[in-house]
Order: sequence, then C-alpha cells, then structure tokens
Amino acid sequence: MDKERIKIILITEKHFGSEISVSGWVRTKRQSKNVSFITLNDGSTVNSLQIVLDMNDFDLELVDDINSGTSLSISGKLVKSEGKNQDFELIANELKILGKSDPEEYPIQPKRHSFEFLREVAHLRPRTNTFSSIFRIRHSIIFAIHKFFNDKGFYNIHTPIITSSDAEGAGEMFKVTSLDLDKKNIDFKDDFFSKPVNLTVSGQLNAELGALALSEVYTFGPTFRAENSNTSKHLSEFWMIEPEMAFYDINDNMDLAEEMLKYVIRYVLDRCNDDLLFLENLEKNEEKSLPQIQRNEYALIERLSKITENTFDRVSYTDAFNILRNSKPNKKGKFKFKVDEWGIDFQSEHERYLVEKHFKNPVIVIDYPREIKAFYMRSNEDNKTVAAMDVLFPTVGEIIGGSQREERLDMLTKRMDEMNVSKKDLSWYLDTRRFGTVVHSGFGLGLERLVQFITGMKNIRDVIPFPRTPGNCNY
RNA sequence: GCCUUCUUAGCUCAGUUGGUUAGAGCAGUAGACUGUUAAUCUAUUGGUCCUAGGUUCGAGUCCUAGAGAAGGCGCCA
Repeated sequence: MDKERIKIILITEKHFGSEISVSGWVRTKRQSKNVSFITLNDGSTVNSLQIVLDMNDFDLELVDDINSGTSLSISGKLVKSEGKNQDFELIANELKILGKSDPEEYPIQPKRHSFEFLREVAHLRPRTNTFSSIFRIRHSIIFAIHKFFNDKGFYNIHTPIITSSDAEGAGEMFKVTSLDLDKKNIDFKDDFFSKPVNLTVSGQLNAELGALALSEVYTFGPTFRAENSNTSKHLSEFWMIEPEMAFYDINDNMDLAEEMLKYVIRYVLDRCNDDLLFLENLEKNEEKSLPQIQRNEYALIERLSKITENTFDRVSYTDAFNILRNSKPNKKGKFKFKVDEWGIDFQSEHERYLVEKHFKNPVIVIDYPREIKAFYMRSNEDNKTVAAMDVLFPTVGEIIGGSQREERLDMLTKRMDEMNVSKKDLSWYLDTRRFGTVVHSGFGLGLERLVQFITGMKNIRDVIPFPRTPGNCNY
C-alpha cells in the first residue's frame, strides 16, 4: 500500500480507486451517529483531504479523541466524493491516533484568528492555511532565487556572519562576545577573537572580494540589525540576497535586478497557484471591511502578473525630485516632509507617491546625491551624484538597494577620508582596487520584503517563521 | 526612539452621560442527528474588565504612572 502526501493524491488521479495510507493533522471533525468526516491536512498543499468514517467500523471512544490538531495515520480507499466541495475522499478502514490534542488547550481553532494572536503562538501557526501557504511560497521564492543565479552561472558564496568590520554604516550592530559581561574593566583583547566583533549587517564588502575573482557571485544569508525599528517593514534578523558582478555597470545592474524580480515572481505564479489563490481570497475578505480607497486596485495574482509583464520605469533622482516638487501633494503641503531642496533623501511618502500615484509601476531611481549615499558607491561625472539605484515597489517600498561600486582607488580613498571610514580597517577591501581593479556592481534584496509583496501580507513579521524584533525573541 | 490608538471569557468582539448580579458568537462540556464542508439543533461551564495607584456614595467606563500590542514616522532591506 502506498504512503502518499495529500498534494499528490489531490492533483493526480493515480491513486483513484486504490488503497492508500496518509498521515497528517486534523483541521476539523464533523461527527454524527452513523458517519463522521475529518478534514486532514499534511502541509503539502493548502487543500485538505476529507476522511470518511463509517461509525459502525470504529469505536466511539477512538473517534471522540479526534479533535483539531490531533495527528492521525489513516488507511483506506480513495473514492469519488459524494459531497460537493471536493473531488476525492478517503473511506477509512484503519485509523491510528499518533498524537492527541486537548481541545481545551489547543489554541488553533477552525475559525479566523487575528495575525496578532497567531504571532503569539508562532510555534503553532504553520498549522494554519494562511501560514502554511506563506511558508510554501517563501520556499519557492528562495529556490527560484538560487535557480535564477545558478542558471546564469553565478556562484553562491557564504560571507561571514561574525565580522570584525563595523565600517559599513548600515546601522547598529549586535556585539558578539564570549567574555563575562558582569566583570568590570572588559578588554576585548581578552575576547575570543582578540578584538571586538559583531553580527554582520551586510555581506556586500566580502561579496565584492568574490566578484573580483569569480566574476559573478551572490550571497544569501542572514543579516542582523540592532536598530530600534518598530515598523511593519523591519526585522532585527532577516535574510538578504546580495549579487555582486565584475564588469557590470549601473545599467547592467538594473537589468539584472529587474530580470531577477520578474523571474522569481513568474516562478511563484507558475508553481504556487493554490496558495496564491488562497491568499488572494483572504485579502479580498479582509478588504471587505475597508473603505474603497484603502483596497488594492487589483487582486493579488493580477498585481503579480502585471509586474512580470511591464517594464520597470527608470528615473534619475533629479527627475524624480522635480516630479515630486511639482506634484499636487507637495504644492498643497500634504507631504509631511516638503520637497524643496535638491539633495534631500526621499521619505516613504515620496517613494509611495512615485510608485503608486505617478508611475503606477515599479520604479528604479538612479544617480542619487553623493552626500546621502555610502562611501563605496561610484562617483558620477557631475561630481554631485553617485551611481546608486533603488528599486521601489508598491506597498513595500524599497525592495532593492544597489550601486555601481567605486573601482578607482584614488576616488575611493578620498571618499573614505571625507566620510571618516578607516582605510586601515578596510585595507583588505582596498587591495581589490590596488590589484587588478575592474568596473563592478551589485545590489541587496531583502527576502522578507519580496515575500511580503508576493503574498500580500501587511506585516513583515508574518512572512518569516520566527520573527525577531525589538523586545521579541521567542521560540 | 517619536506620535496616535488599543488592552473586557480560550478566540473574535459588544458594553449608553460613571449606577443593580458584565453580555454575544465561536471554541469547550453533555446530549440529539443517515453525507457533513468553520456541519446543524438543544442545554451548559467559563471573567484579576492589562497592572498599580487615585477621584467618587459608586469605576469596565474618569485621572496618573507602568506594561504589552497595533498603525504611522524615522533608520533601512
């Protein structure tokens, strides 16, 4: 007898009419005198398998012990369903309870729970349709990213998680130590690495070393930021993809970013239709209680399809600045931060206006003022801007930040001096410019922000299995 | 970190200008039911109204402080 996962049973007909065995967790049970129904899910798909129990064949005591959350192993015959909501059902002839679930204690009920409540039981939320869908889609996104780069000949390199570099300026870092912090007069020379070290905030500088040897590389690793950020778009621990390519200028960099995002979204559209449909319906139901203006103009799957079909808009910082300065909300004083002086950094409200109101399309903004960007970005001819690029998406905002890197040693060291970045600490980085430097580019993609966009989830804490945020590190 | 709002049963929520013994649906429990679909029907258990002070004859409701959460903002991916 075949032991099979529910996904295979439901999408192929190969088991129809035969004896099979399945295992999974009970979603609901509907019990009556002569016949009972169990909705069984094993996480392989958002869809569940209906199990039919003829009550003449089973002890009442056994069936009474089956509740939401109970794990079961069942053998039976797969037949055409007499009910309306499913094509197949399993007529059970053997049933074994693997693990009981006390219905008075089990927090997941067969009803709608708030995401806030499910965050408090994050260890059990993968048992819900919503979160199992999200985590299956998250897997497909991860897999598609690796496949995209592998198919293009990129090499995946692991950049360090513990780092002695703190010159990247990407935010507050978590310190890593094996010292007893209760002791006074701590000297980091006595610490494990004989110096202070941190958790990484970016693999970029290390990835550049790889690119300047293997030409095209990418990192895909955890990233840690100790910023006290309390928003629906920030995590203290998240996953970042950072491709880094030798012989790519800023235009090649933009082309790659756009191609990658479209590839990944297409991949998910092609393979996760059931999960996307489920999330789309969830979103529609949520939006019913919202005023029209707060609802999405297009349903989830259509939003994703549009991304893959249309070319991203590309605009220089200066042009975007002029669009914003001349925009209605700016003239009417609707922006909290007025757009009046060239050189300001765009705020969330400005990015959202560009993407959602002006272009109504993903936008890549390039050539930002040098003063608001990092030291390693390549200076443009105008001596005012750098070859930076930010990919802005609807709802989630900045999904990618990247640049062409400054490959000219004299220009790079000049910027480091101006911005007080230690040349001594980064001498290994400068060596790439001393020995066979080349034009190169790269960018960073926040995995969770992409998952957020693709699943339509409003809060980033709901697209990572175990979210870490200020004051919150459980499980 | 800042601003705003919220915290009532296991969950989702109602609770009037401060006024008897704080309610509903779902879940749970007991029973009924020949095919259900978050099954249905009957009965029923369940409360530190976030915490600590205060005002008042009287506080779920008003005030102060604290804790936690959500949304927005900043920092960024």
